[in-house]
Amino acid sequence: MGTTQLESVPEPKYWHLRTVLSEALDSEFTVGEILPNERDLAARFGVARATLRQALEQLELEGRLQRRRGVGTTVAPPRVGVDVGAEQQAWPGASEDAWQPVDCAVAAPPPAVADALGTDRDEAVHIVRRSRVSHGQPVAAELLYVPRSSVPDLTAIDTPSGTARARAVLRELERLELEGQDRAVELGSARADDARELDRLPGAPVLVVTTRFFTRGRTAALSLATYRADTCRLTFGASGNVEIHHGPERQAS
Amino acid sequence: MGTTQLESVPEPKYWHLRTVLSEALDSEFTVGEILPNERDLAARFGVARATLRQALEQLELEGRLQRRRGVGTTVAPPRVGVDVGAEQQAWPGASEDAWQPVDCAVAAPPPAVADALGTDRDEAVHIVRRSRVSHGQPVAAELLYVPRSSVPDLTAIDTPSGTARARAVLRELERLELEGQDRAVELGSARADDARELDRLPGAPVLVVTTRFFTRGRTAALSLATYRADTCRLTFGASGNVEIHHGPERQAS
DNA sequence: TAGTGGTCTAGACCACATG
DNA sequence: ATGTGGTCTAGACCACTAT
Repeated sequence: MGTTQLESVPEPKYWHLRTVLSEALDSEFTVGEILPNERDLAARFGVARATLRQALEQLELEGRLQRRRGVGTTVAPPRVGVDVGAEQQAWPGASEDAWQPVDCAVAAPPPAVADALGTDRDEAVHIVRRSRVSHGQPVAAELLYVPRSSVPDLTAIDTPSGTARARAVLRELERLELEGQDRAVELGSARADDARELDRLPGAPVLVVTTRFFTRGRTAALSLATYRADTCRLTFGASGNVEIHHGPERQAS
Repeated sequence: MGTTQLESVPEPKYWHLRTVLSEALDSEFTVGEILPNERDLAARFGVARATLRQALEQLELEGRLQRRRGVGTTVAPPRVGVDVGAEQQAWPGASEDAWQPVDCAVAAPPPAVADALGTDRDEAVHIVRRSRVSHGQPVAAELLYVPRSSVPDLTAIDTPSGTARARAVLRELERLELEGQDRAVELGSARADDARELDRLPGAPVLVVTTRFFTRGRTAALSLATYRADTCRLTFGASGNVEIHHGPERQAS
């Protein structure tokens, strides 16, 4: 009879909760404001803490919230636009970009990387680590794999390892003629070391940018850059910052 | 010496489990093979089902597993490389690309979109929906926002709505001179409608590609494309398919 | 030490696909 | 009808940060 069709497909609680919280964030909170703790929030909405957490995880994934153990949950600022396309047709490190060399090792890369470079699987290559900072926060960690054959003049083993050698490898790389590059973006989860460097927990969602640098028909270097997916928006095409994506940005207080 | 490494901090169970399962996938399973069900797996590893699920979620996020309700968990094929960069400097729909028009509506866009387009917030625009299929699977859903001023010759309201009008809008768009474009990639979660179209559950991780098309100094159109993050690797720069990723963990220097 | 988010448990029931 | 993954609960304890 009066039985309205009622949700024949009931929305999961955590999803509804996500929507409610999302709207509350738009209308009743300001960036940086701290939310009530999870136990209180769960009680307020009449759900178990695990369910509440499922909703918070969604919002964190979307870059709306930031959670820190021992501190609390805060409203995240809009994602920072990180330019990835401007370096097009330029060697990494050219013209002093946002990357900062950390150190350099010589070791055999993972098999998949060796295959992409066209080196033997047990052939050691230079592995330059760099980190990228934006607005005072670390946003990306990179591993740059450079076959020894790409930087033949760097045979002097007396080059000190560490930051100095990292810079030396980058300098040598710039002397080559860059013929083109190749880029891919995919979702991944931060390994333990990347997570530490990005100030996140292991398994945190990251955007992995794979770049191959070509010269004389071969792959001269390969970069694996790991960006924080929660705080970053990767921008191509020089133009700066557009604020797309969900909507109202009211301020209250 | 401050050898910082101290194993007094135990690795979370789910993270260790993720590693163990990941290695098992590499060595003992083939693509498409079905895993034991979650209850059995949890029992086998001596953990609660929720913990086991946390590990599986990680692996699914990384594109290693595919889980389907009522069916089971299978080993996922490598991510498909979806070309996003080839359309560079081309209007959407030009030269019959992989996109397929679905329908078209005329309505006011979300405020953020209106701002990016430079239209009034309550001004109706054409909203073309398209979907993209690759290897027989839906990989992306797109909303293309086109201000009426960009396609002035399309004033005839008698244009049938639906697929036909979608094609008409795209056709008109191609007549404009494209001056440039602008692209950004970020992580998001699928809204209910996108999720349905992508054959996923609400909240599934997606890569959102925002593209602005410029002509005569203004934004002529804006595309919001939602790609399945679990199955897709977005490729720029024409070159085809490289298989990088997930090898064994690296060794620190 | 107190309070936060992170991990983990052992259940229960639901929605969906398949035979 | 059975078996699968998806959701949800009500606890417990741990790791971390601040005071």
